[in-house]
Amino acid sequence: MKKNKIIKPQTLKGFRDFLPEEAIKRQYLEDKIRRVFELYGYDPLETPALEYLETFKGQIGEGEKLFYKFKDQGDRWVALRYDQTVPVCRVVAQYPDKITLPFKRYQIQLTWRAEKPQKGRYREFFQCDADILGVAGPEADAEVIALSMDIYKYLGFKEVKVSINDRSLFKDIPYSLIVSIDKLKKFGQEKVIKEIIQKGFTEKEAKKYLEKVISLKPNKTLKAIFAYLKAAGFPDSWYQFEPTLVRGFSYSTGPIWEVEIPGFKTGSVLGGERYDKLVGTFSKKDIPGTGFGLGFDRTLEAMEQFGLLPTKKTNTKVLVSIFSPEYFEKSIKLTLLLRKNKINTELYPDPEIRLDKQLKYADKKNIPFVAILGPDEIKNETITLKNLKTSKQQTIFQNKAIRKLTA
RNA sequence: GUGGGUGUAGCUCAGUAGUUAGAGCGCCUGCCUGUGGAGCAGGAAGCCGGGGGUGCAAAUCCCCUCACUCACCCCA
Repeated sequence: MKKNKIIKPQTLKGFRDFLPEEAIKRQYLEDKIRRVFELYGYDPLETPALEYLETFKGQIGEGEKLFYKFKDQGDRWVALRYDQTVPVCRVVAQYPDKITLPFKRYQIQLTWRAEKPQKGRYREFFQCDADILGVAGPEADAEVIALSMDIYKYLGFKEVKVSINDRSLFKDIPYSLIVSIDKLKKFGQEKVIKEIIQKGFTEKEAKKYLEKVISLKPNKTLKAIFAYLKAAGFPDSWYQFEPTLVRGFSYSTGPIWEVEIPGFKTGSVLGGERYDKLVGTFSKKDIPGTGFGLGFDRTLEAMEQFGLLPTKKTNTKVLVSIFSPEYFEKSIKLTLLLRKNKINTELYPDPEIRLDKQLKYADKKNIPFVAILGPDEIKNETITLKNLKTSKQQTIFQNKAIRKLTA
């Protein structure tokens, strides 16, 4: 038969499919992160993929040209979720009767940005946020910074490096310079001075501002944060004051921090800041907030690099093969029994396929065990359990097989 | 938004104007009528990204276009 037209199978630029082997890794990481969030007493929050465009507009600053925005069928301007900080602020302003402050929530959802994709950067990506709203003091910042470090500790990294600064130290420095200063570590003084001059400052002014930034000292807020981290038992080498860290978000108002993993080159894996005025854009009342966004994909890449991810291709433990159509029913019965014992069990879905093909299938899928039920086994009320890794097999009673598979 | 690279089999790629376009891996069949991986034998699979131009002749040269990708900007 001839088909007229084949639709080209393709994904949009910057959007990805995750085949089982990769999806298993992603879910492993997501479960771990969720676990640490809950360990710290944070509850989940979910918000819609689409928001009114005006919810995001004017909040982000620099990045707004990257909104995925369009008119919906009702002629409303809408935007895909660009981050998770703005939505949580909207939620806190929208449900004052239902939300008890301080509000500690985590959020693991997709976000979309219409950037040109490249390595480690996509148009659709997972972000894992944790925030505290309703606490103005540095203890809240310290807690989410501690959480930032504990996640990576729990994931198995031997060491992280957190750079911490405070935006309020930059009161006397024009915003346009802040963006340039952020590049100091990457490009060095000379280039940054050049860039500042291009923005209309004299060389003298540029040098003056740079010196000022480099000689900044931790303020009271930062000292309180460092005291908290010390008390919480984190090694000194894991965190440090970094006067040149600024971050580009226009809503930053206080402490800011970034987490890097020594040896991982793609860049920072987590970034956080305080945003005391953001809820106020949705409400007459200002509610302070602080928290971070964890880059899921970068964290995953780092874990891959350090060998911290599971490598299995399937979650299935055993394939129940079918000896021939007349024994199909026996195989069904065995499958049910194994599943009842909480063993992930696949029954081969075609009774006509020869046994060698079924074994080949299990091998390709990396299923660790195959159960074989032929005339001999049925006569003796046993099953043959083959371990595909060791290639050894045993003909044993069912309950012994269950014990082996549960072990 | 700016700049570079690449588009040939399902995948990774070779092939710079001259018969019918190749390799490795993967896939299918058999050797093997109660057993996967290895080996051997065979097989299927390509409008050489698309359009136009030059030539007797184009996967190969020229122009346009599209797609993907990397870097910059910015970010996670």
